[in-house]
Amino acid sequence: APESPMSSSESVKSLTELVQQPCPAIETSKDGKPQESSEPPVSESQSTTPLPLSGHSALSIQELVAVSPELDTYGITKRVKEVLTDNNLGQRLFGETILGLTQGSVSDLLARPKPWHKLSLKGREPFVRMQLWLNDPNNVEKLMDMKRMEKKAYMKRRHSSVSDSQPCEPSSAGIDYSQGASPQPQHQLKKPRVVLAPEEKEALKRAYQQKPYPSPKTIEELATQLNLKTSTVINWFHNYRSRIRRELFIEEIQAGSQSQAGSSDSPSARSSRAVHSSEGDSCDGVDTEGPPEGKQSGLEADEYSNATTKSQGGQAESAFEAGEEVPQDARSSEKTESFHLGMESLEDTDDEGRLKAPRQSSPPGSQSSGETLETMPNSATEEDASTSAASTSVLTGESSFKSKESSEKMLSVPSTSSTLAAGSQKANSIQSLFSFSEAASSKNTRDNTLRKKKAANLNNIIHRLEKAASREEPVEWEF
DNA sequence: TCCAAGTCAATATG
DNA sequence: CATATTGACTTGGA
Repeated sequence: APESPMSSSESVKSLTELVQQPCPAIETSKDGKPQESSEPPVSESQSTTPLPLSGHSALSIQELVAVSPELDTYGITKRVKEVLTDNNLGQRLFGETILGLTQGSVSDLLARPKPWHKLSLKGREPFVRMQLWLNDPNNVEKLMDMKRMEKKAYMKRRHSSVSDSQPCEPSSAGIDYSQGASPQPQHQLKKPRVVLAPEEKEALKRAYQQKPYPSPKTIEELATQLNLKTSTVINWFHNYRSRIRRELFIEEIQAGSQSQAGSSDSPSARSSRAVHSSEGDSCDGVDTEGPPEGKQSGLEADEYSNATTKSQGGQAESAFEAGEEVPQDARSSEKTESFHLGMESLEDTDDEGRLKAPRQSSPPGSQSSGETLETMPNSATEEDASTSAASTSVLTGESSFKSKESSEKMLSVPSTSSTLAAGSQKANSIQSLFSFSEAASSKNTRDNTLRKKKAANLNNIIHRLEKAASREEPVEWEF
């Protein structure tokens, strides 16, 4: 089924139904039950539009998306997760038959839904589909059927397999390379899939903190120093930026919806991602690197930020020493901005013993110089942010975070205001803006993580602002 | 061209 | 087995 078989049977319930989104009332929910928002009360009394025939007739999902009112993405994913788990339905099945997405994408979507107003038309599609599915009284049943069918087919296959053995790829002799431990037999045409070593990720993160938008030259340097392909570095930055951004959205949502309420656990806690670590500072004044992070979840981690938003002209940029092993360079005619990617000297400290560095890869050439790039213990990166208020000096572990609010405002501004709403409530975006700032007001939140992330993201924002500096839409961001 | 947003798909993890 | 993570690719906009 290369292409979406998409049922689409009743794709078009009365539009109204879709619209009947629970509207995330502020309801502070009472005790345990996490706000059960309206389960499909099936209020579709006179849902005319019988329209049993899927016959393209109605609107395509895309059209539905276009006229859809604001949906509570967080609430939707929450309910979907409940329904799926309650009925033992997997993401794969759900994704392939209902959303037309792969398992990984579904997982991601369910775990980190972006707020509606930050989604593009395309990005909203899955949510509209989910809402539609939730509204369908037979949703579970249908999926169950699919599951059964799939299993049946699977059984059949096995049965017929009778000794068939895999008639496909074997190709090269009956290589029974038993264990060789070398997953090499692959067609050399198959790309190995790059896997960045933890050290490499660390180095990249550090680079990001200094410059979220590295220049081509910087990228080249990083690639060289880390012994990675340029494209890999580029991709990494794209991905990292976008994922960091998403993390922020998540926290935005969570903070807004359930601003600390019933104390008692709250079932949804299981999805707690960003561990609210509690600043381990205390005595040691030295900010220094965070611990090698034993496991740390996800990407979030320590990010400080230092602007350095290319203030062009200024030649005071960070001219760090690159490790000694950076031979090249020096011929750079222009201002060379080399980085120094330090890595924790993993020596003392606890840290886990395993320090696997599958530095394999390395295409044909392969002269992987193992762990060459270690580092010299360089102190904290000095260099302060020259940009306006974004001066979060790493040195002063604290730094009054006044820039906070401004960053937040800016954050929500650049969004693409979905003006295509049919005319009904159009001010929704404003509402979200409010809730956001409100939630954020919980200053003193020792949530160091969040703070760092926001700080790190400032660069990102600044960059975009600068870019769009001059002519920008009517939006007026007042600082 | 660069960027962001969505995804895929391989592979980690549980 | 299922779910989570993540480098790379695809689209669409300037």
